[in-house]
Order: sequence, then structure tokens, then C-alpha cells
Amino acid sequence: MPGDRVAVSGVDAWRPADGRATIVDVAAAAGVSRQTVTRAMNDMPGISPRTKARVLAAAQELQYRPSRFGRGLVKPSQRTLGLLVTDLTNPYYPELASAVIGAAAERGWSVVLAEEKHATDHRRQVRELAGQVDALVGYVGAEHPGRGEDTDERLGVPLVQVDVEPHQTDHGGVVFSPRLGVEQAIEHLAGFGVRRPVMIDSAGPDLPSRRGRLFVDGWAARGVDALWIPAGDATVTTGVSGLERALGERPDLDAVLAFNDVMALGVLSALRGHGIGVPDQVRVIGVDGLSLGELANPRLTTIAIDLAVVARLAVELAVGMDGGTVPRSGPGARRSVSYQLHVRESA
Amino acid sequence: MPGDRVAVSGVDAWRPADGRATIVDVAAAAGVSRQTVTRAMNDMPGISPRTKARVLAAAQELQYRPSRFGRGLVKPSQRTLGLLVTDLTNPYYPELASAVIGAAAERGWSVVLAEEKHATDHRRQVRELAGQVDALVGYVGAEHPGRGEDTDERLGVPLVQVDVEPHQTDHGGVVFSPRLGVEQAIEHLAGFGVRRPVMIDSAGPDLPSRRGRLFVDGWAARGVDALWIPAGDATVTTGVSGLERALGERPDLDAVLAFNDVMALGVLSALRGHGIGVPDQVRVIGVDGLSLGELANPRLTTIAIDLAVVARLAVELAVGMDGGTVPRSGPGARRSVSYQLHVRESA
DNA sequence: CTGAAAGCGCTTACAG
DNA sequence: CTGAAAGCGCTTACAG
Repeated sequence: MPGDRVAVSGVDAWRPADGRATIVDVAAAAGVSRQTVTRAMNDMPGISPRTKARVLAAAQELQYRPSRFGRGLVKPSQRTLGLLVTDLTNPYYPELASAVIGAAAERGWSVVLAEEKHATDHRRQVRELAGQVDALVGYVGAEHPGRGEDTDERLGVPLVQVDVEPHQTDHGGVVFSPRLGVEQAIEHLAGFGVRRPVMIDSAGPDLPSRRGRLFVDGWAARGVDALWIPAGDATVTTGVSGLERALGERPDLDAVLAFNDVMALGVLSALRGHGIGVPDQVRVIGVDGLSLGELANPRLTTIAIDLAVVARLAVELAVGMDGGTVPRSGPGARRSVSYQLHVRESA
Repeated sequence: MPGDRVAVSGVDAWRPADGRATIVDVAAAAGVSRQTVTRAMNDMPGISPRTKARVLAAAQELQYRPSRFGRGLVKPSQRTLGLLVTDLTNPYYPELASAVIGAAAERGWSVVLAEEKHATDHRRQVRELAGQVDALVGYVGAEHPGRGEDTDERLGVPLVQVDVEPHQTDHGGVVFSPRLGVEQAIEHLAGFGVRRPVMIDSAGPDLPSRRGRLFVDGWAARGVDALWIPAGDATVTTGVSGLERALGERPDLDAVLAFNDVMALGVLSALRGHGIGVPDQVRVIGVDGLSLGELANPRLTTIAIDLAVVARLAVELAVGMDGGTVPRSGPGARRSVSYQLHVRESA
């Protein structure tokens, strides 16, 4: 009986020298046809227990694993989303990733996560990822001058950019709208009588961020001159150095808006180093609404964006584009989410 | 000319009513054979510019995307790793995930990331993930009594458990060895004259963790009675409540080992609330070595495990099992990594 | 430069 | 209960 031959002659006689065992190898080893192997492997009816056991034994002996490509070709396949983030070490991205994975799971999609920092060639990374998934979501080309070059059409899959520039309509995206949140923050600070506010921005010397410009302009509209400090990339370290510079230029500052929560943590730490009380002497606000801010002392007040909403919209767009119910570019391919002030302790 | 027909009659005439356009649809639309479409899509030589342009136009018109299954069946395919984590909101997991994604990228593997918290049925989630990838790494069944039920054989793909119990040899895994690190921590604390140490453990009332037992036993060997507090799941909140309980039972405590860094942050915060100085009055140590601890004030001393090493070993095992060069169970399928004390400021 | 043929590994009807 | 046939969407030789 063929089943016995397997046990006696062992694995190597059956496994092809190169590559894995296929359904045909298992069928041969068990002395049955291919579809009998399918029945055994997939717990389908119409197979005798004896045969099933024999097939399963042969499969195990050969370390047989059905090819997901062969199967995918013929069965309605699991869809998968590619999520591209810059750096999981920045706490913003895990929160986004968790939200996206959750939103995708709700629709039965799984998520391939790629980190830009691990790629030597970002553009190639994006193309490779695109080849493995049904739609792409995240920060695609975010750090690059050519952002926008990787269009949907070039990639071959729908592309949903997170935090996309409002004017970019050549692919899908979720637009982040800071206007409301920044206005709320100014209002909040003004209510405390703040007159010497500072923006510690993540930017080069001549390029304020959108939120930075809104903050400065908002104060100007109230007749208050806000100091704008470009501090470089948004890390705890630049938060510290930014605050030092701010203190140098405006020793009597009474409020700080940091570009994001991570930078705000640096600001908090630097203020503590100077023995300056928060929020009594200086009020500090971050941006993003990360759960990290809850751990700070004092707990960080922040202009928050709801990443669960962002994720839901992004996944919804991607799934819709994949299904053809959402256009893959133009205004119809965009959604907008507003920031909102979350008052905690630091302001 | 067929190319014109596409432009004139538009998309819908060509796209099959159900499902996406295939290579055959594009070939028909462009009036060429299938392999000419392949040549155009993949930038292969042996095609005239005119033809290529015509094919590309048709492909775009039909929103044609090559099926990754069809392609995967016939080309040496991109391998992918499934990484299963419990909850990305716990900062331990993003650090692990980032390391695993990096290690996988070095070998040309991509990573599907699944979060256990999003699954209604964990076992099913694991099976589905297994069907999409070439190997599985991470916390598989970690939170479940039946941990170990999901074997390599049942799943059909190699399984590498991270932080596997040392006695589990029925599948691959990376073993975490706390002995050295805990011993170093005790030595370090003893050097400061600590005599009233406390372990705030993540555990039920009768089940100390391995590190918890090592800590208590290590002190006992020095004739010092360490207080053991079971505080429940390891969060900032339980860190706080655990410290409160410890203070109740031993008001003069002079050192705390928390189950992990996240809990230690809670301990730090609670001590600050009581106006107790760290490290002057009480020395605090966490476990894991997360970068988060650098942000704490004072910076957190911690018994660290090198997640880059863990990730490299886990991926190495998974890749080796996939390639057949590493056994899929038994002692040969395991690697061990030791914790080591990282002295920062809190102790 | 272009196309007819074969085959990748699997599953789904359809016969027996 | 079991197997012979057809086909999923693609690419790789091989002819012309």
C-alpha cells in the first residue's frame, strides 16, 4: 500500500530536490488523486477516514504546505492592505498602525506593514509593496521631494495617502485639517491671559508648517506677536533644544505650542530642567493626541486627531477603490478630518 | 485599430461585469496576445514602442492590475512573514515589530502584522494568518491557556514563538532568560545598601512570574526579605496601584523592581505623587529596556533585552525552517537571549 | 517584434 | 467514496 511506502522509505525519497512538495507529490506518495488530497487537507466531505488519514500522513511526512498562490488563484481570496509608515519608533505610527489594522480587520482585510526607515530605496520599496497587496495606505513618499510621483496608476493599486496635502488630487487621501484645533488652542490659552506665546515648529528656517502658520496668524489676529522657532525634525531632542532657543529669545514666554506631542515631551522636560512650572508659569500644548501624553507629568494637553476615524476613512477609501465604488483620484477620493483640542493638565 | 476602440467605447464595454480585468481582457482590448501584454507591463524588451503604448493605454483604461496570485504561481515569489502581537498600544510591541520588520527586510521578506486584540477568535485569526504567509513569528496564543496547541504541523507553516517557555519544544521559539539580568539588578541595588526591596509583579495572587521569583529568591540568598506584590496585568495603572499597596505593607521600602517598564512608569508617577525622591529615597528598576524609559524623569534604569537580537534570531529561525535548514521543533528550533541591566538614572 | 503552447499549484464542477 | 477534466491568471521558453 502506498501509505506504507511513505513510512518506510522516509521523506527524502519523495520530496523534490528543489523546492517544496506540491499537491502532486502528496497525491503520488499517498497513491491517490490530487482532488482527494484537496479533500483531506481542507476537511471536505466525501472522503473515507482511512484515505484521509493516509493522505494527511503523507502530507506531514513531506512537510506539504498548500501554495497560497495556487489557492488564491482559484478561491475568492483574502484581501490585503499595504500600510506604509515612516518609523515605528515614533509613537505616532504604532497608534496609526493599530487603528488601521483594526479598521482593516473589521472588513476582513489583513495588513502588510512596511517601515520606510528599513528601505534603502523608498520608491522601490513602495513598488514592491504595491505588488503584494490590493491597496496601499499610509505615508507614501512622505519624506521625499517627489511625493506624488507614485501615483495610483504607476503603482497599479489604489493609493490612499494619509495626511495628504489638500491640493493633491491625483490620488486618494485623508486630509488633516488643523484649523479648528489650533483656533481652539489659541482661544484656550488666551483665556488664561497668555501674551507671550511661542510656536516650536518642526521645519526649516523659512518653511512654517501649516499648524505653525495658523498659530502665528491666529495670535496676530488678536494683536499678539507669537514667536516662531524652527527646530528641525520632530523629536524629543529638538523639543528640548527648541525650548532653549525660545527661552533665549523670549525669556518671559508664557505658552508653547509644539509641533507634535513627542516634541512637547522634550519641551516639558526642558522646562522641568529650568525649574519652570507647568502649567502655572508656562502652558504647553502638543499636537496629535497620542496616548503617550497621558503618561507625561503633567499630562499633556494636545490638539488631537482621532486616529480611529482617520484609519476608518483611509481603509474605507482603499476598500472602495479596490471594489470600484470610489474613484481612485480627484476630490471624490478624499476625506477630511479635523483636529480638536484635548485639555489635560499642561495647559 | 483596436487601440482606438478602447478610447472610443470607454471602459465599461471591456471590463467584465464581475471582478477585475485580466491579462486576457487587456490583450483583447489592445488587439494583441497575452505575452505582449506581459512584455508591456513588465518593461521587458522585444516590444515596439507603439505596441507598448497601446497596451499600456488599454491596461489603464481597464484599470488592469496583474494578479499577484497568477504571478506568484510562476515567479520565484516574495516570501512573507506573519508577525502576531498582542496589542500595538503597549509600547513593547511596536519596538519588537520594528525590529522584526527590519530583520525580515534584510532577508527580503515582508511582514504581515496582526494584532491579537482585534480578533474575536484568536485561534481562527492564527489559522487565517498562517494561510497567508510562509512562516509565523510572535506571540501566538500567548494569552490563552491552550498556548502550544497551535503547533507548526496544525498550522502548516513554521511557527517561532517569541518569549517561549523554556520547556516548550514542540515548536520553534526564542527563549528569554532573565536570570543574569535580575542577578545584576540585585547586585546593583545591594551596592547601594538596599534592604527593603519590593517586587511589583504582573501576576495573580499565587503565580509569581519567573523574574519575580528570581528577584525574591536572589534577595533571600542574601538574607534579605523582598516583598512580593501581585498587581495584575502590566499597565501604568497597575504600576500605580501596585506601588500604593507596597507602600501600605512596607512604608519604608527603598527599592522597587517592576514587572516591566510600562509598570515602572506607573511606579515612578505614584512615587512622585507621594513626594518620594527617585533614586535618592527609592530606587526603581523596570524590565524590557524600552526606549520609552529614556523619556521618563528620572530616566528609567531597566533590565533590558535586546529586541534587535531577538528579532534577528526569530527571523533566522523562521527563514531556516521555511528553507528546511532548521528543524521545525525540538531543541534545535530554539534560541536563547539574556536580559542585561541597563543603568540609567532611576536606580 | 509578435504569438501559440505549456505549465506553475490549486480547486470546482462533473462523472463514475 | 474517488478520479479525469477544465480552468483560475500569469510567465517562460520556443517558434516564427
